[in-house]
Amino acid sequence: MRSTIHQKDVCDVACIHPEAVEQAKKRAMDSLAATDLSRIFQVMSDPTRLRIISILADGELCVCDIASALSMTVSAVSHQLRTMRMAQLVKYRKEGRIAFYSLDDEHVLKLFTQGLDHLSHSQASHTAIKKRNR
Amino acid sequence: MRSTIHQKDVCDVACIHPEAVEQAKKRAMDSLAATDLSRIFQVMSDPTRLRIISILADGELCVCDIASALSMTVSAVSHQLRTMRMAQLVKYRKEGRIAFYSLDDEHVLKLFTQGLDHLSHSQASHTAIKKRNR
DNA sequence: TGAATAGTTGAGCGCATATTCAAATAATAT
DNA sequence: ATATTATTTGAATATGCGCTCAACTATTCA
Repeated sequence: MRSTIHQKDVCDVACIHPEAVEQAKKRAMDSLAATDLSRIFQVMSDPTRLRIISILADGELCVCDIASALSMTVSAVSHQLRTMRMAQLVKYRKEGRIAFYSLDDEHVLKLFTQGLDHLSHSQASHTAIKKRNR
Repeated sequence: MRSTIHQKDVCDVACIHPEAVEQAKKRAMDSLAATDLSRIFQVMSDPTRLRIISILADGELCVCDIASALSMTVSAVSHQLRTMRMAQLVKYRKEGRIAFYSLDDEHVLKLFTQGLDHLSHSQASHTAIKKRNR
């Protein structure tokens, strides 16, 4: 069969290059794994959470100090910290009624740094001529 | 002044440790930079886009082959590719009416891999006892 | 005990966004 | 020219989510 002849797969989706599709299917992440992975990036995809990471990089802080440093509501910060806690991005210890939050592991900072790397790269190539496909 | 005395900053947010807050403010990302960085993670935070990255890792594919491999609508895939194109995650070349998409640079794959690393780590520590702060 | 303080939590609002559907564009084939 | 094919695009719908507000818990202080 020629590769330009159209094929329908079980889910009724036409394709042009059946062999390429077959191989692509093999190496494709399954939806479950992709969803798991997406959650990690999802937690990192909020400006507030990134700013929290940036100020926790050097050590622990209590909730209202974080709120104060970011000029945000304690409630808003607490909601974010809960999200970050569940994603194991931060941990906390309690001292009386004060909760001191800190980063959970260095993996977080690695991702953070790698993200910044990508940022400087894409900005550099963006400020260059590279207008490309709009 | 004692550090347990509450202070209000310009934006009227109480804090407990004024010096810590002062330092935190200095090293905090500004909202603009945080938003820029968040966009990078944001693009990586969708299962469909991650699956597209996973099948483009080995080479280019046309739109309907991608759709076929993922059992998705061509339209849905095209929308995602547009998003990825604007974020400079993918590029494409046209051959007649067929558009072949490929990853734009290795930074994307680096982030992708780092994400997977983080995933295996946090899953490992999750399947361990580490129930921790819920 | 009662008041103040640090933090959490749930409901609700507004906004962003992934997918679907239908229509449009552009290239090829008849 | 007309039809078919590959892809794009805009509108509409549905879902998810960040922040606010108010209420609540827990700890400290008087």
